[in-house]
Amino acid sequence: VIVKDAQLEWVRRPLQARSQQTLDRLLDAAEAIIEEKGLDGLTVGEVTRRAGSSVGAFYSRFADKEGLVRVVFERFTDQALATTEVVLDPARWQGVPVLDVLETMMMFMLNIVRERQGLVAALVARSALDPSLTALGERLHEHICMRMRALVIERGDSFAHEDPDAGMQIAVGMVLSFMESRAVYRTQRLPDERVASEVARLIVDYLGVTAAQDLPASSKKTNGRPQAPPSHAKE
Amino acid sequence: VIVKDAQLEWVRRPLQARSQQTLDRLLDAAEAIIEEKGLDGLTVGEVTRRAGSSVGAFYSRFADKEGLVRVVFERFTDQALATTEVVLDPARWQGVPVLDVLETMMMFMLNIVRERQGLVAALVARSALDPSLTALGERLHEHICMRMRALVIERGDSFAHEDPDAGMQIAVGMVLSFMESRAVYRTQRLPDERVASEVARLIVDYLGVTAAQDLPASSKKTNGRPQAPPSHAKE
DNA sequence: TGTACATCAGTGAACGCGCGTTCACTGATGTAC
DNA sequence: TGTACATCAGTGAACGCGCGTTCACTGATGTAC
Repeated sequence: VIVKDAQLEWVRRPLQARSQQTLDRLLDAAEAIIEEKGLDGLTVGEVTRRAGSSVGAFYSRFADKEGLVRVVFERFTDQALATTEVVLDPARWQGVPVLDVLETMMMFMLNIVRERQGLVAALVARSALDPSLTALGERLHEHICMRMRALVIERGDSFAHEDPDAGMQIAVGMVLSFMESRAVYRTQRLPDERVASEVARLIVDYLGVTAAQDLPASSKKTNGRPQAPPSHAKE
Repeated sequence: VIVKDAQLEWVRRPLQARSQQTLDRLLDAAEAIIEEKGLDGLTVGEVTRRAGSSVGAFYSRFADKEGLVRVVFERFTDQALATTEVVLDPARWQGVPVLDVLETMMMFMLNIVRERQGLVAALVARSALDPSLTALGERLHEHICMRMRALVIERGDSFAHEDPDAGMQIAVGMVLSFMESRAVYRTQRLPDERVASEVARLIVDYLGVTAAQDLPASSKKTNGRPQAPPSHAKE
């Protein structure tokens, strides 16, 4: 019997290579089904059928269906977090204007959200009713805030916003929720590239990020559009 | 038999006052249940029980359970749209700085979202799988864009953003999705008032809204914090 | 290296509960003459 | 004003399907000696 407790695991960890593979196949199958038909279309029967497994094997691994959903979501946010770690590494961005860094990051996020629309939408939907799931999103949120702050500071750039932490919370919160909404409402009136550059601009303007190394060469144009001076830049 | 067709109604409209009242009670009950337990907790049995009605009465009104959900959501967005109409009426805002108008509007939206967390979250969740529902959100989105543009123009203010329509689409999209996310993730690290003022500031900065009548009296302070000059304001 | 045993891993038929939907029926309201 | 009839509105027991979960069982892998 698998003990279900907030403190413990949602899945009994496999001990043999064989069962690890079975577990992976179950998770992949579940993710694919969620992507196609949403959480409502997810049945234990179809998961095991697609994974080439059986119901019994499923229940010797998971306490119940909820455990499966849980682990699928955890796996996804773990991946997202790890990738963020890499993308926002200051070492990658030596000498690149902040606006471009943000634009790249936006494109990156937009791609993830496009590839895994269904999963993101399902996670959002489930989070509304299951408060313990919101922790996953919050972890990502805080992580991005932290990384963004570190990135700007390590580059020697500065914020003009008088409360950068609060400002970043707002900005990151808006960006993340905007990404989620693009997963939910698939109609995309503006192309990803355009959205990425506009959102990057919006953040720079709002937080008033001033690039230290850009100050001398102020006539640099990054994307064919005159680069606006950051607001709040009074000093 | 109630014909289900995208072109036709989802509910057989009542002909007598008695059945209109029953219909209202059914919709109210359904909304309350969605608010409490989400769409998964919504059963025809409980709806009719709470409404003091019966299953048979329910099915003589709606083609099926989906029809009920549909009508509940339509009723909600209709209300939201009507209220937006009133709030964004330029006549209300003679001589008030744009920043304050936006801040008030944000507080207003935050209140709606707080009162009807469950319903908003359920609508978002369902929209992810049912494309025909996204039309409801889009209608609201476009309406707000239109009203905001009209508001700024009728007041004689101007945008510095070189493509105000696209900019407004982005800004309104971000604001709406941010509101939705506050409905979904109920943890609110920043108080509503703070969020409202920051978001208002973000929009003004990004779109570069310049208030015509504010130009002479530039030392005006609206909320105890020095009002930043709008970005992109080069002219 | 071989044998015995414990535990891990997997199988799929069967169970049973919940919930959407149907249906035969009763009562209320409107309308024609 | 009264009567007959059609339609609207409502009732709740019964049906049946889908799906989560259980369980008795077989096979695979590791370990002790």
